[in-house]
Amino acid sequence: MIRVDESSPVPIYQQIVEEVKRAVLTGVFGPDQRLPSIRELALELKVNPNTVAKAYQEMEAQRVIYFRRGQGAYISPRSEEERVQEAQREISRLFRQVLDIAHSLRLSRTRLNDLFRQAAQEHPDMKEEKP
Amino acid sequence: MIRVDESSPVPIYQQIVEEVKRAVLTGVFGPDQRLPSIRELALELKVNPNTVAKAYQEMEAQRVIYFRRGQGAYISPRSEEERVQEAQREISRLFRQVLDIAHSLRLSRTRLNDLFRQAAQEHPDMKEEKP
DNA sequence: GTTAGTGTATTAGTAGAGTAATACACTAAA
DNA sequence: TTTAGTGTATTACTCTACTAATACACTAAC
Repeated sequence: MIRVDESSPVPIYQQIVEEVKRAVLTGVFGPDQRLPSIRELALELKVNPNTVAKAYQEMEAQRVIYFRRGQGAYISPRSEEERVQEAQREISRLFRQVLDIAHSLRLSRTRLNDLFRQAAQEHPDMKEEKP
Repeated sequence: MIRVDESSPVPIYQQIVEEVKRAVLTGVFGPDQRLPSIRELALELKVNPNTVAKAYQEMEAQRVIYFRRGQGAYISPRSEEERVQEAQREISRLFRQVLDIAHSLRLSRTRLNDLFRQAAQEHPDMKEEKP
């Protein structure tokens, strides 16, 4: 079930992309599972088919889904390894941002480690901390 | 000296804001130092005064600069403490993003620490690492 | 008070992103 | 071959962000 907030400033097609990707991450959509067709989803969301098509094309470009000609769109069976590698690239990118900021203000590496520990402590799903 | 890339997709007024903030961080602009007036900078950049005004208003809102009526714009003498606190808030935000991703893929805290260490090793200005 | 410098308000033009209306082209299955 | 389902191309409308042209209002210094 894909939902969309019409009043949000976030474009509809992007909302669709995010919803599907989240569903894949959380396991709601499994590998090779069929998605609603462009027309079906457009009807359901009361939106133009081209808007859904744009979302699907975006996801195909990101290899989140693939098309079978004449049939529909399906969840890409990406390996766990691929997903983990991508996540690690994103995480490294965020860490680099952190290090840039830290450097410009001359924060110590120790202080950074403290901040990271604290964020992990406060994170709802990462409370487990080795003593 | 403030520069702007006319051909960039990044709005001119944002480029100005970023340039000034960077100059403040790196110490090129010191506390209570006078900035070029809106008109001066507009002439220099060959841009409309309103564009520069928008950048200056943005920076005033962020308390990066302040105005003296009839005189011009000046760098806010923010305390080192304020700047550090802001940076730490930003860093915490980035860390939370990291933790969200890590959680969705069930990456271990240990793996995260490794990635952080690695990013720090590869960072041009953060090579110092305690053994 | 005049002047030369500040920032600001009003209005308009431009470009791009997003969405829709509509018609088209292809495929699978009967 | 027909049919009912796929995705796609074309075109146009709307909305917003950005920038500019121009005129205004205020302040400091003389």
